[in-house]
Formats: sequence, structure tokens, C-alpha cells
Amino acid sequence: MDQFIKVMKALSDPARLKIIKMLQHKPMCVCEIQRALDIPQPTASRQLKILEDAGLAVSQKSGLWVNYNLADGADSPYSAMLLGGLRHWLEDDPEIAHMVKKLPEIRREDICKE
Amino acid sequence: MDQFIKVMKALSDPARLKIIKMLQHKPMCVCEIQRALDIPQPTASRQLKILEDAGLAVSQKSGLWVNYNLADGADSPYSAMLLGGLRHWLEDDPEIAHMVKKLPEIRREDICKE
DNA sequence: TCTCCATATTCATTTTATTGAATATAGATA
DNA sequence: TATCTATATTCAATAAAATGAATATGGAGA
Repeated sequence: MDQFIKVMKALSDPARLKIIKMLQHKPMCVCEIQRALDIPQPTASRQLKILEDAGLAVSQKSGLWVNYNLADGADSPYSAMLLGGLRHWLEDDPEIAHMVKKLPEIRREDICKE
Repeated sequence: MDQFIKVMKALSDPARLKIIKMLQHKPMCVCEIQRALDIPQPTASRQLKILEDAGLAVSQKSGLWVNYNLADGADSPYSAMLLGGLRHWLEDDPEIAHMVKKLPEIRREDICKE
């Protein structure tokens, strides 16, 4: 039950839902998320951690960056079904539609310095 | 998005999950829920209201009683899918299994006076 | 109308989750 | 080693949700 509740809580926040909807389009690093949502870096990092702890997202280090992507849901039936549903759910939410629309402009090369 | 979040929050609580698992077996009135979960009556009433507001349960008055049942999910795709998944999810959770096992003993005739 | 019973609501309190600011870490480069 | 840079963590403050106690409501029966 704890694992199920963890997934439900992870999906109970607008920012985290937006992150999931963004990750449906491409893997993103923390600074891209931060820029896309216009939130402080620590906040972005924490939200991503919550999604990862719930089995909804996975992270992979790549040099200085940490790339986040959606989980395949293999380990949790809850995550799998929710991630599946979320592929078409919320598509016509105004906030999300707007955010996805300007997603192509969010490119790490323009944000990070490396 | 608000409606989706409302569903997620409603499903983020052990007591409410137990209620849903109970309602899978039979419609129940408030006092039966109260007895089954061993919680105060106002708490039971509030939890049921949260489930109803999220579109996960429906209520129907019957004399002095109010019978609660699972929603058919026709109005909300989120509720429908979650209620579907929850039919087999959490079945082997110890708390839930135990509760379902002693569910037949919970009968309103033994609880209410009328 | 008065009373009783099941259910609902209110309000103060406590608990839990979220945020912001500051700082820490780890890895890459010089 | 010293220094960047992206990310992570901590901790105090705030906001949101849950709980308990008391009370209200509304309908049924006397």
C-alpha cells in the first residue's frame, strides 16, 4: 500500500505533473526543467527526486548533467498504468499545452555553460 | 488538471483506500465504514465525502442511512481507470486482506438501532 | 410537536507536505 | 590542487491536510 500511496502523492502536484508531461517529449536535465517551469534549481531537483522515488522517473548521470526520463514502469504496475494514462490525459489542460508548445525553446545548450 | 489532482489526493490515504476496497464487495453505510475501520463517525463521513468529491464514490440516501458505493467512472476517465486497477491492486496487502476477511461480520443491523 | 437516530459540519489543533535560502557535493577542467 | 558548474541536501518557515471534540441537520416515529 505504501508504494501505491507514494505514487498517488507524487502525482498530486501540478509541477510534477508538468514534468511528466514534458518528459513525454524528451529527456531533460535539471536545469532544463528549472527553466521550463521557472522555479529555483533546488525545487526542480526535489520534485524530480520525488518522481524518481515513486518509480515514475529514472535518472542517469552524464558528465555534469543528470538526465531524467520517464520510467518504463516495469517494477510497479501502478506507475505503468498511470504513466500510460497520462500519455493522453491532461493534453488539453491550458497550462500544460502552453508549456509543451514552448518546449522546443528549452535547450540545455542555451541554459548551461559547460 | 485540478480534477486529476483531486483523484490522486483522494487515493493518497490508507483509510480511503480501505474504504474503496470494501466497497468493491458491497455498498456500505457510514456506520458500517465507521465500524469496519474503527474510526469516529465524523471521520468516516469526511473520508467518504472526499471520495465522492473526487468522483470515486457515490451516495444514495435510504431513509436514515446513506449508502455509499463505487462510482461507475462514467464522468471521469481518471476515476474509471484507477477504480479498475484497484480491483486487483492491493489485494495482498496485509491490512486490506484482513479487513476484507472480516467484512461479512460488519452488518448494519448489528450496528445501528432502528 | 417532540424525540431519536444516522449522518454531516464546524472549528481549533496537530500533523504532514512544500517552499526559500543557504550550503554541500561530485565531477570536470585548468 | 584549485576552481568552475550542475545537481543535491539541509534547515527553518509556511502552507495544506488530517484529526478530535463538539455540535448541527434532517428525516422518521411517537
